[in-house]
Formats: sequence, C-alpha cells, structure tokens
Amino acid sequence: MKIGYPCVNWSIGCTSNKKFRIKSFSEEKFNSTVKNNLECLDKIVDYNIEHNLLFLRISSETIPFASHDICKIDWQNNFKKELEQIGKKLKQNNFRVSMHPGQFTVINSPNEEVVRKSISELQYHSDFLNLLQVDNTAKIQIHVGGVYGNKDAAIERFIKVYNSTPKEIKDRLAIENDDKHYSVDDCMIIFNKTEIPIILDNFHLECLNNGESLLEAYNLIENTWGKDHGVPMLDYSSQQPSARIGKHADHIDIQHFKEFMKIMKGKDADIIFEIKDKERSVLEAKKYL
DNA sequence: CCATGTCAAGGTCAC
DNA sequence: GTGACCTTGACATGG
Repeated sequence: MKIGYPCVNWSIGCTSNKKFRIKSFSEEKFNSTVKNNLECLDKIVDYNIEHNLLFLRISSETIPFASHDICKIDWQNNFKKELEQIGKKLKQNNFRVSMHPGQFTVINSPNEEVVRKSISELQYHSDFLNLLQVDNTAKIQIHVGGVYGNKDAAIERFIKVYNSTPKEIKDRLAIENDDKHYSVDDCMIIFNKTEIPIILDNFHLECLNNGESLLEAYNLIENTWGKDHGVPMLDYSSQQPSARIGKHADHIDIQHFKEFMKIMKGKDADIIFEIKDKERSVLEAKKYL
C-alpha cells in the first residue's frame, strides 16, 4: 500500500503550481514558471522519498496553459531532460503517480468545443506522463462529467468520446465516483463497456450511493483494475465538521480513518488523502498505519 | 509598497 | 435568466 497527497506540499517552501495571468503570457514567463514548477516538483519528490510517501498526485498546473490554444511553445522538447530526470527518480524509488485534470475537463459535454478542449487537456496530461516515462499504472483521473437532464445519454456520450481518443489516453484514463451525479454503479456501467478502471472515493460514496457499503463498493471496483493498471487507487477523505455537505476536511479525522482502515484491512490499494493540510495529515495517517 | 479585485476553462442548483 | 458554488491561492493592477 502506497499513500500520498495531492499536488501541494506546505512544508517545503515552494509549489509546483505557480501560474500567471493569460494576459501576461509570454515565452519568457512561461519558461521561467515551468522551470520553477519542475524544480519544485523535484523537491516534492525528495520530500516524499524521505518520508516514504510513494503515491503522488502531480499538479495539473505544472505546465500552465499547456493545452490552451495560446501556447505554441514546444515544452515537451524544451523540458524533456528535466522531466526525464524526475521520472528516473520516481522509478528508482518505486513511486506511483497520478494526475487529476480539473472541473473543466468534461468529455461528455454536448458542446463540441468543450469536448475538443477537454481532449486537448488529456493529451497534455498524457504527454507529461509519457515524458516522465512512467508506465500505465500512472493514471489520469477524471469525473464522468455532466448529466444534462439525461444520464443514459450522457453516459453514452462519455463512452463514445472515450472510444475516439488515442490509445495512449485510453490506457491512462480512470474515472472516479463523484459526490453528486455519478455513483459507483454508474461508473460500473461505463466500465462494463470500456474496461476503464474506477477510482473509489470513500467520501463521495458517503455522499452518493445506492446502498452499497464501502466494502461492497471496493469489491465492485477492485476487478476494474486489470494487471496493466496496477492495484486500485483510492481517494480518502471525510466531511469537514459544520461545513457544507461534501466539503473535504481541513485535517484528518483519525477516528474516521481508523474505521476506514478496519474495513479496508487486507486490501491492496494506493491511497491519496484529499485533505486540505496535505502532507501533515498523511504523516499522521502513516504514524497510525 | 500594499490592498484587493480578479483569474482559461463547465455544470448544477437555488432563486 | 442570473449568480453562487466547487476550490483557492496568489497574481497583478492601481492607488
């Protein structure tokens, strides 16, 4: 079991998320920002080696505007060496990585332009992971998307667009059950037609389910991870007390986590802690484990 | 220099 | 039809 946190480390004094306004886009600004972000990503990797946190979600903002029409810069070649070196370090230390494009990546949208931009965004993620030279156990995690008043049709659109993407994208995609619209059962419908692996999010499951328990949900998604995909990825979090339902906790609720681990006992999965204080909570979880 | 308005992108829901 | 929310900090403008 590998554990980790998403994108940002608050302890090391830099972020691999640095960005700038589109109005100030220039080659120089782009290059200096990417350089900063990759140097910081390297530091995050070092930190994680030191603390034995070997599952890392890499920020989608590492290469700002990478998929935007404004970006004509050949970052793939310009930063090839840096990415290769980070990738080598990942491999030497037996890391697993993932990326999670944001809410604007919606491949089942009825709007063709939205779909085009979404695929372009997936291509960027795929390029990035390919340049790290990580295998297909490194996943690009997305949500199914919108419902548009007809979930069956929306699921059909998802499958159709998924099938139309290049193999390198298909091989890396994974879908996650969300907290409002697409449950584990909905994801399973998609899996049955695409074999796309499913990332189980325990907190989203608490928010939206069809009566299945955590264990039942896990047993459903476990077999969606074929041998080339690696062991299942899980997102772990819990409700932030006295906040909107669905709001992720600021800090780990260790009691909740103990219950979670009791249920997951003996299961082999890699877990990302979607908790706001990031490495701090993960280290606490690790201490417990 | 500092305060604060604003930031590429979509979808859903409350009103 | 419009605006808040997700998430969210930090960029960058203008006083």
